[in-house]
Amino acid sequence: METTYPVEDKVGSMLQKGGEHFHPGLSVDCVIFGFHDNQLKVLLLKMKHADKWALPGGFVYKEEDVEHAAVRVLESRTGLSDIFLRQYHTFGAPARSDRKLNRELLESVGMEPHEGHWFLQRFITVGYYALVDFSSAVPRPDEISEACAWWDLQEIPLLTMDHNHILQKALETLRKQLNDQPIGYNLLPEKFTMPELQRLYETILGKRLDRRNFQRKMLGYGILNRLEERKQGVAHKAPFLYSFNQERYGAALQDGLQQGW
Amino acid sequence: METTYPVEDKVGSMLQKGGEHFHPGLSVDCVIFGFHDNQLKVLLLKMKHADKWALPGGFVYKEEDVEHAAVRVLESRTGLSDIFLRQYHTFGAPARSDRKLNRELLESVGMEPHEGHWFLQRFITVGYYALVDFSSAVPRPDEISEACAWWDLQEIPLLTMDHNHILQKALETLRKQLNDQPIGYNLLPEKFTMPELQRLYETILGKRLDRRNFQRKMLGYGILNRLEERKQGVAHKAPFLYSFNQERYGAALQDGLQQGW
DNA sequence: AAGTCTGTGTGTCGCTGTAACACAATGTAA
DNA sequence: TTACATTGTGTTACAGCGACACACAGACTT
Repeated sequence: METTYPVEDKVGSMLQKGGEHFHPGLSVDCVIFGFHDNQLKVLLLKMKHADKWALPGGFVYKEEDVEHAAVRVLESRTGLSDIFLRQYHTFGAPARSDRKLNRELLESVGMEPHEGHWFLQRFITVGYYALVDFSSAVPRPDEISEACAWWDLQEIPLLTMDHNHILQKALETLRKQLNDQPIGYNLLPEKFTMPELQRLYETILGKRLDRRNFQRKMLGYGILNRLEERKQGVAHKAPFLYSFNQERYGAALQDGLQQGW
Repeated sequence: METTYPVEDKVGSMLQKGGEHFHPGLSVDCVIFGFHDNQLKVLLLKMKHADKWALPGGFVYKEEDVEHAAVRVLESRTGLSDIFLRQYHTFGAPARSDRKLNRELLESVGMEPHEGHWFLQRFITVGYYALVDFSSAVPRPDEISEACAWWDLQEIPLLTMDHNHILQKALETLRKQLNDQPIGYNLLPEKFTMPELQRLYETILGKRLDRRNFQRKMLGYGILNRLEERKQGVAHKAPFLYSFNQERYGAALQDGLQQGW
């Protein structure tokens, strides 16, 4: 975990008035991926009223597009707009809702949760994953959290409810879609080196790739611009910097790049 | 369209009591694929109170797993159990709900739809696609339909609401997952010939494949058992019959077969 | 009964993409 | 200046695939 920000408490009013404004029994959860220090990171929230971490999520307004709700979550947790976002699965098991936890949360903000309170019913959640540039994101907690931080994928703790499962499924989807989606473009900064791009692929796939074949294959796609500059201050031969050729990238993704690493 | 069955009208009670029993604002829709006469088919319902066809769908009980609701729909429309079923997308645009249509439906069964009636609110729907053996399925309409029939994929009419879109997305998903899912096993009968399997692939992919390369590739997977018998009564050399080796099939699908036709 | 027709089973050949590895180039540190 | 680590590029062997040739089997024609 890296950076955290405090935020004011508005949880009471949201939980109280939620029933009027939100689509009942529906939420969105976002698995926000970033890449830093050659590691794949996920943005998590530390809940105020339970000693557990959780995925960023939110509720859907009554006349709001579900995807728009995910965009709201994303923007408010990272400060970024125009984020790469994909819906990947909807989690609809009745047992996934933890009424006990939610009841405690209500009580902890001084509410007396009557039976049938909107927050105590069973929730279906729509899962989205997002790819963001780690260095431009500014993690920010929501109303019911005390911290918001990047976690290394290797060190994810036990999360609340079924959030470990939701995260796991997001990762599987990411791996499958690695060649169909502009993943590098969204997770890396404007300029990057070939080794950096390779680390990204290796981290997502969880296996090592041959340096030389990787380079050839990537360049073969014709979606990268080699820049004039080279990386500075490295204790060895300085690698070239590249940027994505967005036009060609988009065209190539029409068909999907190629398959099979 | 092929076979149709009538069914008794219980729509009134369902629409009346629905609010008590169902998870609010949530439905499932199923794109049920079958394969017959070298054509990919989809099971559609003719609505009673509108001159349009629709995808089979239903509502989710308050403590029911969403997937279970899809299974219910599937079983009651086809008479089959143990159906191959995959969730593929959740449709959450506010504009997708057609309040006007639903109001008319309520009025047509003699109900006076008050504002805020559960059936008039906005619905999110979870899309599933299913693969069934055409010859064993027995299409049966639901309470709000007067007919249930297989439609050729090439001849799909204008459907209600956003159902054309939902169907289109299912087809795209099916194409993408052709090599990751046991598609042949579910859409074909127990015994089948290589040309039949090839027609199935060609129909799903929407393009022709080379007969000889297809055969070699398929056999190369090692997931087919060549039977002793051959197809009878054909006006040319009789092709072998095959069955799926479920054990090997399952193992091969762990990694995904191969990619790219 | 022989020939024709249609569709199936198997083989071959060239191309492409991939994996595995060799070697030269470059910049920092000793 | 030398050693070292890492990058850029080349080579080679192999597997998979697309395109095609040819032989085979059953039914139909004449």
